[in-house]
Amino acid sequence: MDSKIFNLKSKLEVYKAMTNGGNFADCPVRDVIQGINGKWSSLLVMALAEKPYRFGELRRLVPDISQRMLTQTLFDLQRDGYVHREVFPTKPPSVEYSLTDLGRSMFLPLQQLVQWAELNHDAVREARKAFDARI
Amino acid sequence: MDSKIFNLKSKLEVYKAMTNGGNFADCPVRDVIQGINGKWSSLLVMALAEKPYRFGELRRLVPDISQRMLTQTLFDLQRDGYVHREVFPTKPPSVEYSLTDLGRSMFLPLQQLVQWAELNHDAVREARKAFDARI
DNA sequence: TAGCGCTGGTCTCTTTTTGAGACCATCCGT
DNA sequence: ACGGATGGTCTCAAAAAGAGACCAGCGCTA
Repeated sequence: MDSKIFNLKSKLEVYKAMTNGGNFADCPVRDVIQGINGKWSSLLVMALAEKPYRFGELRRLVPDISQRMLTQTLFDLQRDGYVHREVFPTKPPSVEYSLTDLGRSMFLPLQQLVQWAELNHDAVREARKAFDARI
Repeated sequence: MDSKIFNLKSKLEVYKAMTNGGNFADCPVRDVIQGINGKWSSLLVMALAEKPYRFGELRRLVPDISQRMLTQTLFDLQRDGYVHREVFPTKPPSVEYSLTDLGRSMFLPLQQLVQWAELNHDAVREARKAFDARI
């Protein structure tokens, strides 16, 4: 019925989806978008899309994330079903994080957003420079 | 060279784009993603994709945004070149917000993310319920 | 056997971001 | 003269994020 790429909805339909047809208090789509909207969520998903990583590896891979936010973002991603967390009984115990099927299914749309950003970041920087000059 | 939908990059390439090949301090892609990652940014872009709106219309359209955040989010979107702001010399003056070409070009990738969210929000809610039950 | 580093975290404190709501000047219609 | 509509700004409280200390358990090595 819905192939992933073609058969796209109209602008109005998409907006309705994001507003739950007017019921703002409980809109599942915005709720889900919020979850992957966090500062670190998408970055970690993209990292784990390549291969599973351990906690310390992720910390070294993304040096500007605090340990606190890494813990919490991974926890949230796990709660939403995007990430699987497995503890191995080594000494000291090591913990491996990997994407679930649900998490993997997010890769494609996320990738398109990243590619858009890659194609357009020059335009954005130009716009900012021009805007700041007028202020 | 890069058609929008096909010819996608590998997972590793996408991750490299998000990390600027290791230079985390100044990664344009993450910078741009951050900009549209805000709590209200994508929602407003999707609303304006349908048609231009005035400030008050947007406020009524998205009742759970505070006036302060509406002002600020629109300001940021304008600064990044996604939104055009035009003041009409009516009394009192009215202000119309519309998407620029750059803003419109964001619609497609954003739409795919929204559709993904629409298709998968059930799975996410299930995952959360299951996870919370174990805690 | 005393220190040291590695594992994956938690706890506390400070700074930043967001939200709620009052306030504002101006004009219009009545 | 007054209420409503325009698009904001200002202040203060709450929530989220960042920085960095701390922790237990084990292995290694001096």
